[in-house]
Amino acid sequence: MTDAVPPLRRDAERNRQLLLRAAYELMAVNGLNVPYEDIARAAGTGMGTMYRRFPQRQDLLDALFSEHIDTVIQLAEQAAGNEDAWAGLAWFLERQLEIEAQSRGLGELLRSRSQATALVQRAHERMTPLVAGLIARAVRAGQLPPGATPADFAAAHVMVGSVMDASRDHAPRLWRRALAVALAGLRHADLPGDPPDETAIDLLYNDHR
Amino acid sequence: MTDAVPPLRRDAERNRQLLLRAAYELMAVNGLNVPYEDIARAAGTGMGTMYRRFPQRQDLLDALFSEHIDTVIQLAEQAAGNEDAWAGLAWFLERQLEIEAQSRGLGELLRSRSQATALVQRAHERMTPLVAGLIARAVRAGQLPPGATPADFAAAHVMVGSVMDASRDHAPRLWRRALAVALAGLRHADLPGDPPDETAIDLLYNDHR
DNA sequence: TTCAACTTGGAATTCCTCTTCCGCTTGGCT
DNA sequence: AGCCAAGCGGAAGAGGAATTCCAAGTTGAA
Repeated sequence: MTDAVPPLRRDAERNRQLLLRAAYELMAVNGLNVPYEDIARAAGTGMGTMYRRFPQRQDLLDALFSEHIDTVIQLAEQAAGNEDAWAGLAWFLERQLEIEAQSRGLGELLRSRSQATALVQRAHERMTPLVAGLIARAVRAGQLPPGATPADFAAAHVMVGSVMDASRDHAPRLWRRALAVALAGLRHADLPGDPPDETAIDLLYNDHR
Repeated sequence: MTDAVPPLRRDAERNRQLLLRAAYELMAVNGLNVPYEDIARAAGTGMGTMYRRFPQRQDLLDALFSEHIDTVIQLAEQAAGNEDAWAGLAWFLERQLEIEAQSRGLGELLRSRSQATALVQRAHERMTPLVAGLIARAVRAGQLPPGATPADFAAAHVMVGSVMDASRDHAPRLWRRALAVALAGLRHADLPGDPPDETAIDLLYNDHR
């Protein structure tokens, strides 16, 4: 049961590409919440076109970022195959953040500043078990403190991301220091309190604000 | 040259207090950007009252939070007197975050999510030299890696704060794990890249969007 | 008690962005 | 060439918050 989507007319397809390009560039600089009007203007089309092609902002985000998100999922899979669990975790976090460094919008999406699309939702569902496996292995190997959970890893991600967002315009490499701090901290911290349960992850990745 | 502010009429003063109380409570839960109308409604006054008393949101923030900010400055001074530099730093960061945990709005203010008031500006100017001194001492004592700077400390603050904001509603203690990670990370990280200069601090504390 | 100055509540206005709508244009097919 | 569904641009309407304004109500000094 294919959905048999009729292909777009040539002019419509051209405009769609113009809109996607404009949206990508604006979102890379300004984040996901660029006004539709700005995108339309940058693309040289009218608002009508914008809305006909992407009635929901989600539709736009999906079209823009789904391949990047697939890439991140593949990173997680690759990391999960690493024999050295800690090395896999560190590598995965660094790669993911490097991707986010390319685009503010993508970073916001992956850390879901209030834009948890179904796309990202599913990505997290795929990646969390992989990360959880790595963490369990790393704990067993003594590479991480007992009690470390996927939520702590997610927290590290959010933490470095917040520095990236704050410094992106003027010190685009500063986040690497934050990453070094977060990674070293995960290894050496004495984690207080009860280990957070699985729901803590969703919480970190959803709707800050 | 005193400014000889004429005292408010009794009803005006009463309403001022009602507004401050309402604003404090709303901002504790929802952050600094609560609509003026919500505050006025919660206080049981009209918008006119709100605007006559606090024409700029800054005026309101100053009245609400200046004493908290003074408290934080005193924490910094006290920490600077600690003979063990690292202990002073860790203690200061934890205390400051505990205060921020009381109120989302105060946290946003101290980490200046785009609300860098003159008040906070001055507080940072007072605290940064104190923190810088502690860090220099800690580095000399081998408690922090060489190259650690106040900006790295500020980054740790922002990092933990981001976790606090994300988890405040549902896991109000989770930030302590993030703090443990950040502190352990500062001590053990191998900080890459050139040490950030002083301007990096302002950058971290200003206008994350 | 009186009254000028100060306050007040909330309606009106402004500003922005989102979203819809519609008369005109264009691509693709016959 | 001619048709017309698909597509187009941008004006108009809707919604939410910021800010202004003013007729009516209070306060407190004389």
